[in-house]
Amino acid sequence: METITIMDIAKICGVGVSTVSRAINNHPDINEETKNMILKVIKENNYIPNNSARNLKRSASKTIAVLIKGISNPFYNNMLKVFEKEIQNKKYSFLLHRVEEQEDEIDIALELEKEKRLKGIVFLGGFFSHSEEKLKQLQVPFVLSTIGVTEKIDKSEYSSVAVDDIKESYKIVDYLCKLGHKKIAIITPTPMDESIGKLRLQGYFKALEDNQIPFNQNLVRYMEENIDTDTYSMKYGYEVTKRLLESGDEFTAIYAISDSMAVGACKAIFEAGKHVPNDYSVAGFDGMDISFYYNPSITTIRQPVEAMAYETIRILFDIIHNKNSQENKIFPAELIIGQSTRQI
Amino acid sequence: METITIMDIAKICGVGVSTVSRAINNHPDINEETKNMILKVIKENNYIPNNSARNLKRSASKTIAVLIKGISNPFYNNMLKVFEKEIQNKKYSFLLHRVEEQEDEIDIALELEKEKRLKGIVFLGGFFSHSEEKLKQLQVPFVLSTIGVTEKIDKSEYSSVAVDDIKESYKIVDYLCKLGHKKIAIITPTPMDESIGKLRLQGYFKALEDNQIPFNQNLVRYMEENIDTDTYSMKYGYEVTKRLLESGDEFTAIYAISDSMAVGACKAIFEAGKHVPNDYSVAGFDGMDISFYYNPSITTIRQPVEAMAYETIRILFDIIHNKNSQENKIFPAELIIGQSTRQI
DNA sequence: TTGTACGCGTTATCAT
DNA sequence: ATGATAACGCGTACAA
Repeated sequence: METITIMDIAKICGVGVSTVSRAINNHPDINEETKNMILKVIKENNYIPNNSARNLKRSASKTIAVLIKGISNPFYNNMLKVFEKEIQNKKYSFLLHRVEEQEDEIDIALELEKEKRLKGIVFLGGFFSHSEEKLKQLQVPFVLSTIGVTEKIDKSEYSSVAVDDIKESYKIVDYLCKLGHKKIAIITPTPMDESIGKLRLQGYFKALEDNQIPFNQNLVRYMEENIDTDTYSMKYGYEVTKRLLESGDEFTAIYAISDSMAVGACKAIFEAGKHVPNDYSVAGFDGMDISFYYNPSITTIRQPVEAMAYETIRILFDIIHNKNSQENKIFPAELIIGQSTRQI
Repeated sequence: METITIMDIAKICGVGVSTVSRAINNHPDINEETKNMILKVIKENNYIPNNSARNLKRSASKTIAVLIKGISNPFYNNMLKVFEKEIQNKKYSFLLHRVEEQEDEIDIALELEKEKRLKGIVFLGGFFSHSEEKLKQLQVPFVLSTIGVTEKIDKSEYSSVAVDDIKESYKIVDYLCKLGHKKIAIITPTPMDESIGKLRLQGYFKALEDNQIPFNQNLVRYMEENIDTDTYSMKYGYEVTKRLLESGDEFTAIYAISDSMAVGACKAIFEAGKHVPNDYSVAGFDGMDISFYYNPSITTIRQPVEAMAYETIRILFDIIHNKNSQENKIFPAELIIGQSTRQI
């Protein structure tokens, strides 16, 4: 079956292509009757406008793209919902695009910008390590949302919304210290990982230092083999904790830098016939649903995801409407005390 | 800044546009030197080809689209990974497109088919209630993966990969019955939900019947108010279970039709000061990670997600290569016995 | 090996 | 209100 175009419809209707185009796009300058007639013919013939042609021709479109890095993380789900709602509220359309782990998000953004005539971009998650120069190629307003950024880039060159990972990480480790824990293991991604993992690890170091707890390299734990396990997954936390328990290295608390990993850690502890928190305290990070629903509930740092999402959109549209230039917003996160930690 | 096109590059390089095009697309008929020269100029000028124009011009592209319905469900993550890997293995490119809950996936597919010159489509998740006629509009091969389908559509009209939701649901409820449970509550989406929920509910009915257990309407539980809670979420399971416990209706087991809901159910039980499984047994469905990592681990039905994903791609490419026509594959799922259920 | 010119399907401008 | 036609940016016959 031949692909049917706007010209075919025009021919069938006995009108010009422009009239058909007007019918499709709700243009004012068109007779109601002819419009309905055309729309009917379109329905009957299952005609579907080609978006490539439309995008090519259109000089601008009201669409915001959200680029999300990596396989979808439940952490982002609530944010995406807000993005979607807010963007639609503003009568813009919302385009979600996943960018693969090894892809360069800026390149993708550059492509999309031309292809879809974007009005704005939200970069969601992951870690940003691009040159300023590259960032400047972006012609449209954009906001980095919950993204770690290398220090090298001048803050005035971009807008961002995030929590202070170092500080919040410090907060929860400090809490563990104040509970009397002195042997606190941390579960973290591999050292190669130049990501938020690095920032949270820094917070851990600093908290130990301020509490005069000597640092023990054996308690910084990550997985060296078996790279096919997702870094922030339950399985990762489980496997690492299992090895930790078997290693015989002494510890009284585990700080996993994500809630999922904390869940895995708990499971490994249970399987070893131990109890949380009586034998070991466990803390996580992010404040995802599971930290509340797990048994025991998990002490964690809750990121105000919805608020951050709203703010991301607000900033983006402020830039689009020229109300504002770059803005960098840091949200405070909240220490949620669950049943998984105890005083010792 | 003006958007730079292939003609600008050609002009700068002092060559024709076709030569530039050849350089971009790795065409054989081009001198290595000129090619490198052109590529260098492209880099320097940050030229990025416009995909809309490319798609418009191209008669075909080697790309497979995966359309996923609803906000991303962790259930699909593992499948997506397989899709991505397999599609890339075949030297095709992989396009993930999320379709909103209220959007019509066929319409989206039809659009994408023209826009991106797709070679194949995978529909992932949700429920399919389109007319055969509409399905036939799809010009490219497609496979429905883990999707419930209304009975009305002739199986020979489409390909699919799924588990038998009724049968598997029956299996786990039957297991509960065999453990001696006679008062089994089920947590399910609202009755309006014409989705897999309906199928799993049918399995529940049938299992009760076959075990001569009188059906008690009060034990079919769902949330009427508070529609903003996601149907398959932990919160949904939690809230429904809380009301169930407060209602005073007697039961000894809860069957939640998703693992997430089962987790929420457990939490509600713990908060009521009760124990799982000593006071109440809890069962889930899907076999997601959390069912293993939860405490207690949750009895569930594990869908062989990876295998199903591989099979989806296999079938799709068989159709693309004309090796095969439509194929409907049902995978068996496995009853995983966890710590959340017990004999009574 | 390289360049010219046409067409992909649509929207927008300009007449009518 | 409607129709003809020129872009939009690119790939590719075809000619050179």
